[in-house]
Amino acid sequence: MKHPDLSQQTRTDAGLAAVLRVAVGRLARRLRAQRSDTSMSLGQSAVLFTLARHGRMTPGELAEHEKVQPPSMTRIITNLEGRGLVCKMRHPDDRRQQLVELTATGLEVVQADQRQREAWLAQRLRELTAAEKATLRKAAEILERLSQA
Amino acid sequence: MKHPDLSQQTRTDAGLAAVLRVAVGRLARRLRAQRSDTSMSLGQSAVLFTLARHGRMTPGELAEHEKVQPPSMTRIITNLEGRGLVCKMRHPDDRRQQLVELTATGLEVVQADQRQREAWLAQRLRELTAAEKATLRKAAEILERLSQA
DNA sequence: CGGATATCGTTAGCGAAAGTAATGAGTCAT
DNA sequence: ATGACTCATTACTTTCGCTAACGATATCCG
Repeated sequence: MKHPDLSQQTRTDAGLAAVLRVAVGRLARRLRAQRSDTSMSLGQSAVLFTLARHGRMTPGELAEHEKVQPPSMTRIITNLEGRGLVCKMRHPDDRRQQLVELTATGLEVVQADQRQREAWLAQRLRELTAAEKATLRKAAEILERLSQA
Repeated sequence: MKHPDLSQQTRTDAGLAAVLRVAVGRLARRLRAQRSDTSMSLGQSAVLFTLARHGRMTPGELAEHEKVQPPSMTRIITNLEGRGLVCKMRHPDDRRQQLVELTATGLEVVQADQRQREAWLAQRLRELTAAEKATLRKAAEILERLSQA
């Protein structure tokens, strides 16, 4: 198996898993290296994105959703709060918990992200065929589900 | 746009880019967190995987392929060499260059990876429909191409 | 030829980001 | 009401990427 064909590899679940893991890791590194706006990390903008989609969430929920440990999420939130992109409030029923919500500024930043931050990836996408983009659309949804499973 | 539909998001290239970026980042974190064998990082096993697919490569080629800078690849190779998974030899024609190749042990490790290290992801894949897996197969190839672009 | 320039890998040093362990505040059950 | 549990945070460590600078080799050109 010195130079196996990629399509051979992906015929088994294990082979597909191997290829997918490498591809996802490599693209993640590439995306990190590629971002033009160095002011925000991938994790930070992912949190803004999630908040825009789901509304108020507790730090713990965010940590679980983004697959990081709570201290990492604390750090991300602290940073975002320092920029005025999110705000925290006490949970009405349980005062141990906090609720994190986008500020108006944060919402603007998310929307600006939608237009600008994905520039590199969006450009690459533009070079794909409609069928390939359709594949990625479906794949994105499946990948979301995988990381939650 | 407080709780926008995912399918809405992905209708534009920018929206798809946003969703894809978040999904890829999250799955990468999940995969890192999930690895049962803590002895090797994602990057390290990706290099073994690449060497298994392509045979001998120079550090520079590996760095470019994995989308890291040469010094990072030097570190990965040094670590793998320390475990006896790869070996280096002088390039026959250009003595500035090195050639990195899997050892027999390294090949075994790659094959064990194929069977074991992807266990978590492979299990998740098993829960998908054949159509979904077909989508991921195609997507994996596209993602590979994206990270090379 | 022979010296300037370019290339390849490595070393050194730094910074970003994630993890673990320990702490403090708040809740809940007995 | 006290003891166990949960949530968030703080403190510390580890991992992993980068840039800059260096030594060895190769290539180009006068």
